[in-house]
Amino acid sequence: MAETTTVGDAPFPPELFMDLDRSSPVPLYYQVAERIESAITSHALPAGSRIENEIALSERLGISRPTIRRAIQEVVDKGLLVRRRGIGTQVVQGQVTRGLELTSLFDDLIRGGQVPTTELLSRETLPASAAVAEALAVPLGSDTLHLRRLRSADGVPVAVLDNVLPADYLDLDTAALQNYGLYQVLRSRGTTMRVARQRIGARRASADESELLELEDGAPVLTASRTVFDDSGRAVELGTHCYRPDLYSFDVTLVQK
Amino acid sequence: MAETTTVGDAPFPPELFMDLDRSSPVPLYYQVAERIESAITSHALPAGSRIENEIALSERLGISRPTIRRAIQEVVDKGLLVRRRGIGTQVVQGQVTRGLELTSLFDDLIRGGQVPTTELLSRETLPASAAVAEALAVPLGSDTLHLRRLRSADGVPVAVLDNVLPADYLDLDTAALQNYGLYQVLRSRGTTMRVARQRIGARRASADESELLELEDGAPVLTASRTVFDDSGRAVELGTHCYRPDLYSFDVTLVQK
DNA sequence: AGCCTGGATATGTCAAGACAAATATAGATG
DNA sequence: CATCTATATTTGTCTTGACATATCCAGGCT
Repeated sequence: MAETTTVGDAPFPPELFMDLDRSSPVPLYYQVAERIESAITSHALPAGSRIENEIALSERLGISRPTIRRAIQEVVDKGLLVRRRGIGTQVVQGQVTRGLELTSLFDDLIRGGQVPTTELLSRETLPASAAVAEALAVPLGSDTLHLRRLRSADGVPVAVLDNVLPADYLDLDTAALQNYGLYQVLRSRGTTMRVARQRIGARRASADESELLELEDGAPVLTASRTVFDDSGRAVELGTHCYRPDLYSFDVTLVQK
Repeated sequence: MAETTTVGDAPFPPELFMDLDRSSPVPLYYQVAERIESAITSHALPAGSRIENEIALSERLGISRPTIRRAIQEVVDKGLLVRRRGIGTQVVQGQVTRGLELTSLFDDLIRGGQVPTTELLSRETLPASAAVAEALAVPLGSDTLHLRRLRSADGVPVAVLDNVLPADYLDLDTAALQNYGLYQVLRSRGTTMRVARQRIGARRASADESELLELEDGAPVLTASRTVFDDSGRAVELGTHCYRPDLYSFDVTLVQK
């Protein structure tokens, strides 16, 4: 009775999978996942509707079931689909917001259509404190690069970014740091960042911060402290950031497993 | 040269997989993932070390390679392992912090060894505003249940929780809401929550909030507004929460895919 | 009408095998 | 000595096949 909002089956538009390319370096499961996702965000598959089952899709596309399953799972992990055994796979209601990926503020701003600029406030080489040595897994007292930057969007200050990097990065290009995001600079050095652990909180802005961010004294700021690890598991960066809460927030999508 | 912190191979302790149970309802891949994870958190596999490769593990345990792969992938998704083709799989450095799962503040506090209590400040049935109707995907003006609760840990107020639920939940048990978390109450009604989308930010506490949370006027609070969907994709709850930032923060682990 | 049962449906788990692609290492070549 | 090349290693992708399990629905029984 109260189930009246349920929507019936919605087959995929037949043309959706016409351009799958088996010879492409892009994996098949990824190509399929992309098309399912775009069918949802374009509302070709309405919210609440049930999608074609795995077996049928697999046969219709001439792709094995494990590959189809993997494609669907990608979309489930993004929070756009839900699956129930014996029932099927349905489209989640609600607006789609981009999930929190391993991106930097710099990337986020660009994606939002804004123009990010960076002012390098300070750059020092300092011995690792106990806390830093612990977080970066480097010897106590070893050289570390400390950066302090002010990030603005369309000329308005958005965040104060403090970063500490291990000795491998003492020679980072100062000019590049003014023009690109830290993550872009690290990537261009061949570092591939794989895992980030971060804690998000709030506190009053310090005197420094409120001046830089053009806030009143003691105004609230959103904070994030993150440690980033590369593809061999080594700590690459320790970031302590504070954001103007009226200009920035974090979007997170969680999926129950 | 700068690679001196790399640690060599670390075989799994042979006894680690002795008690795998193929007849258990717990999936094999999950049993294996659990044991790998505990080997990491117990430091039996030191940070930076390389684990046994898939083929060897698969043969040694008499389990197919896809199943082993899935087990390892589970641990990778938690941010404890990183993989590189041609290289192997290595343990990520740094402390392990529990990731952000689809849990409630109530569950979080219990896990932290604290005693959560809930005071039901108000409970009203109100017609859905435009914003609520949009977020919950219910008709404009339809009945919705509005809750306002004060959550404390060990007697100290931690958060003010505002929740809006669709008409299906108008008859929620008031007594249960005083003694259990909202999510526990929903689960006991047979609702299984699958996806949550939330935005985390910061702002000044309102007069109400600062009084309830025993803060000064205008003190900063950490805010989260989330929409939760059940296993059929329907919106279950719209939450607007504000936390005392000295007592609570969000931990998030991100993995680059 | 109410309850049980069996079949249909769809996802969940597991296996065995094949080939592709990225990386490191050791050896051959200039 | 430096550089290129072949090879071994390891993860990434894809296929075919099988059975288990949860759910819904229709039919038959009480």
